[in-house]
Amino acid sequence: MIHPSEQAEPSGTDLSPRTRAKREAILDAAEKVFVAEGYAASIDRIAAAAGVAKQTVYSHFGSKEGLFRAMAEHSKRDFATGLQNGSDLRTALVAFGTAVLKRVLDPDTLGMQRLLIAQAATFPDIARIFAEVGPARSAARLADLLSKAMDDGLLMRADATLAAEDFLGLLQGQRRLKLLFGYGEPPGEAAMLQAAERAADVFLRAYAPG
Amino acid sequence: MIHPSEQAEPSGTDLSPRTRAKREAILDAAEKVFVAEGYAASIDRIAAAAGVAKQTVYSHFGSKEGLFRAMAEHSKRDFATGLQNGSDLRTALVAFGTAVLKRVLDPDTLGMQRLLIAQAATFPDIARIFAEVGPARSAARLADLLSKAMDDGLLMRADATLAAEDFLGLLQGQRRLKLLFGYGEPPGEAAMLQAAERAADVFLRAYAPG
DNA sequence: GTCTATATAAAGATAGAC
DNA sequence: GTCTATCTTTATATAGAC
Repeated sequence: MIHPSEQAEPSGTDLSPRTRAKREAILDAAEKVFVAEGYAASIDRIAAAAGVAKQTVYSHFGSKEGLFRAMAEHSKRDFATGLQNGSDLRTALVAFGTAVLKRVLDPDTLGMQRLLIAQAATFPDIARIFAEVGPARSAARLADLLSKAMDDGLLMRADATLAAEDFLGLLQGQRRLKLLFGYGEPPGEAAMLQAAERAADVFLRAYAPG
Repeated sequence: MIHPSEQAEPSGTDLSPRTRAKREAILDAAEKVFVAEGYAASIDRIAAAAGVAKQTVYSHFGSKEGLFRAMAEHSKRDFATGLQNGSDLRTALVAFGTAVLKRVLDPDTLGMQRLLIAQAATFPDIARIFAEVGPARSAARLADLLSKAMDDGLLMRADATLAAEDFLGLLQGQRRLKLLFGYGEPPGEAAMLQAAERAADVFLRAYAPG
C-alpha cells in the first residue's frame, strides 16, 4: 500500500503555488491537531483546520498514516542545536545547555515529543529518526567540544561521548521527564539559564583535570 | 457522569470471589492491551483478552475512561524504590541506582510510561500521580541519604534535593528518553550495574568534600 | 453479575462532478 | 486538484434475558 505521496518530501517544484499552499496548510494543521489530540485525531478535523476538503488530504497523502509520516518529516526541520566555539569552556557549556533546554522544554516541542512517544510502538522508524536528529546530533557535537577540552588539559581524560551524556543528564535532570508526564510548569528563560549554569558547574567539578 | 465504580479502589470486600476474579482479569487485560495498543484499544479486545463479555466491563467500570483510570490506579502499586542504609555511600548509591534503572528501563514499565505520557493531555491527573509516586518519592529518599552524608562530611555541603536530581540525571542520562522514543535496546543487568557505578563515581567526584 | 444482541455515532476511505 | 456526497467498518455504549 505504498502511495506516491508517502515518499520523503515529495513536494518538489512540479506543483502549482495554490497546490503547494494547500499542502503546507494541511501539514501545519496536521501538526497542530495531532499534537493537541493525539493520533486519534480525525482527518475531518485536520481538513477543517486546514480549510480544505477531506478528499484533498487523501489526494495529497493517501492515508492517515501517510499524513502522519509526512507531518513528522515536515516538523523535523532544524531540531539540532548549535554550538559556539571560541569562548571559554564554561561559557560554551552554559550557552549550549540553555539552547538545548529552550528547545526540548518548549511546550509545543513537548507536545510533539509526547505524540512521537505515543506512536513509538506503531511507527518505530519515525520516533527513532527524531531521537537521532535531535539529541544524538547535539550529543555528538558536544562530545567533540569536550574532546578538544580534554586535549587542552581543561578537563580530565575520559570518554568524551560518556562525558557528553553526563552533561546532558545533569542539564535536564528529571525535569524533561516530569514535563512529558504533565507534571509541573515549563521553566522560564531565567530558570533555564540557571539550570544550565548549575549543570556546567557540577560537570566541571566532576571532570576537573588532575 | 460519575459512575460508582470509578472511585479509587472500589473493589472492597462486598464482592463475591467470582466477581472479584473477573474484575482483576479485566484490569490485567486492560493493562496489557492498553500498553500494547494505546488508548485507541477497543473495549472489545480487552473484554476478549479478559475472557468476559463487553457488558461486564461496563458493569464494573462504567466507561472506557473509567476503565483506564482504574487500570492506572491498579498498576501503580509498588512503584517507588527502596534504599538500603548502613553500607558505605558509594555502595548505597550503586544499589539504589541499579534498582531505579531496573524499574524505569523495564520494557513493560516503559510501555506504561509511554501510555501515560500519551494521555498526559487527556488525563492530566493520572500521569501526574504517576510522576509523583515514582520518581518524586525515590528522589526524596535519596535526598535524605545525601543530606546525612553531607552532615557526616562525606559530601560537600549543598542542596540535597538538587544533588539528588543530579545523581538521577547522571544515572539515566539520555537512555530512558531514547528508549521511550523506541531508540535502542533495554540494557541487561550487567549494563545497568555498570551505568550505576559510573553515575556514582562521577557524582562522588562532583560532590567530593573540601 | 454476566451474557447475547443491538442501537447509534464516528471515523477512514472512496466515487464522481467540476 | 479540489470539492460534495456516500460507502463501509468499527467503536462506544445500552437493552433485555438468565
